[in-house]
Amino acid sequence: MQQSLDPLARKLGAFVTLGERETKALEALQGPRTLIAAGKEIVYEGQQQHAAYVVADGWACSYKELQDGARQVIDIQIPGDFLGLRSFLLRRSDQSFTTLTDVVVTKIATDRLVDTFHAVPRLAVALLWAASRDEAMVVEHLVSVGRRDAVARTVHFLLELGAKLKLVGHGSATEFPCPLSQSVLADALGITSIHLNRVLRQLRESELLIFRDGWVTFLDRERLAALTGFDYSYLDLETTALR
Amino acid sequence: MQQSLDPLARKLGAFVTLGERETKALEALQGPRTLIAAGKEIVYEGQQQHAAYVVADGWACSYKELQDGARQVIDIQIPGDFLGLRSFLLRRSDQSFTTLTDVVVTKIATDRLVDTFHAVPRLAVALLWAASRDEAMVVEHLVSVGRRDAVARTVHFLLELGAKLKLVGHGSATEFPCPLSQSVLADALGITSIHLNRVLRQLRESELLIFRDGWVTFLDRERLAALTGFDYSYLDLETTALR
DNA sequence: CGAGTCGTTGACCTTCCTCAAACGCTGTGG
DNA sequence: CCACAGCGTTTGAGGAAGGTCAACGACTCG
Repeated sequence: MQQSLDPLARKLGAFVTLGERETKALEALQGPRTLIAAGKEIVYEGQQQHAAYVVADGWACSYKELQDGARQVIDIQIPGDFLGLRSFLLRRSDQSFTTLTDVVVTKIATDRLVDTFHAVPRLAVALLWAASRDEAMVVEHLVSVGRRDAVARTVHFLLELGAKLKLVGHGSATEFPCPLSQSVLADALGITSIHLNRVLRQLRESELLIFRDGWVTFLDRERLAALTGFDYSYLDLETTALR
Repeated sequence: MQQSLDPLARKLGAFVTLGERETKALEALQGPRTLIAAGKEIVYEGQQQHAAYVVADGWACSYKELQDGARQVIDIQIPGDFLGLRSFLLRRSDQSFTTLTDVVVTKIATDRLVDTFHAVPRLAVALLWAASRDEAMVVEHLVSVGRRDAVARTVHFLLELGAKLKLVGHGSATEFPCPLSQSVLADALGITSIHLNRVLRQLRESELLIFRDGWVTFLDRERLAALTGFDYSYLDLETTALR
């Protein structure tokens, strides 16, 4: 789990110790690195035979758009995250993906996935674990949007994002780089960007956290965690089962 | 895909034709049928080594509770649905499950899951497809709660529930049995039960749908679908790939 | 018969949305 | 070099959707 590993291997390493065999198989599953410029659509909702990718560098997001133009951001993808993997069996993508910064991705050879699962079951378990964790985060996101007010929702989202980033070696306990615009963040939280702006001001003036210039700084983690009842356990990072 | 099949086989049959081999393997994966009374906790959040089940009959739901007592219902499980499967790799369950009616379940032998995947890849694909579809529904639920108003959210949820039920042979195009209380439904929709009650009255008075006495009746499907931009495609039911 | 749950309705209030305007920054073309 | 468009951010004023509190009727179960 050194800094030199690629982010996905680093993330999976938090769950399963990957030997040379697993690392090799993981590399073999991925195509060449490809650069995609910021603001580009990668997969659109309804697209057929869409591909799946791993983000090697940069930020992307998945979202769905309603007919009235409203947008709900489902998830933010950072280095080490899958993009479109969970729906590779569906005939058409159930959501859209766009880059938020310049992004480097590798394509996953989904047709080789089943064979790899046979050959390297340890890797299979690691990949399924990562997919389960991602889904647990979507569930937690649903809880937030359904049952927390705008302040708690915002704080929870940023705490979680910080934890995710730390796992792949970005940011520290008190701050992390965050290239999200307020409108993207608002679309993730299910509030308007105007209201988000007021929430952020309030958080800044209460000396809880600062969201500015592409950085998030936590000023008082204890009060922040208390505000949302934030509990890291669903991130499933505590102990590692398969060493 | 006859009525006589068990609901899970029936559902999977909408995606993959299951031969005798697959059907046998599916049965072998499940333990004996067990009855659980209405209102019982099946798995609680944080439980370790939680089991996974298939609902054979009855209704259940998954939810998370916040420290202030608010509850967000994630998903409703009807016959043929998995219960706790998507997180069997996590060390502790990320959500709670409770029965809404008397329920019959079978336990899934998760320890045999990987072997079964080797032996019967066609079944593996079918199970992963079902899991992907379930997750697509959670995503759509998130979109609803984040970006639709209470009326559209309610209508969308009930249309979707009707479609799901039809797939396992319950209800018709115009009505279906629905043992949900208004407070459970409200907790699923992220609104208060008081407000839901007003929404339901409004829908009834506009002659759009009736929610009463454990039944939902659609009075005008066209207007209902238009109201929410309801699109069945994410349910991935159109054509069948693997015949 | 009494307690408990579910559904229903009213009055009032908070949160968040809508509309509107203005500022700073960046990139682009005259 | 400057003008200007475009985007993201910030702020204010007013309004609407949905929440809170309270009360009551219908029904079920012990």
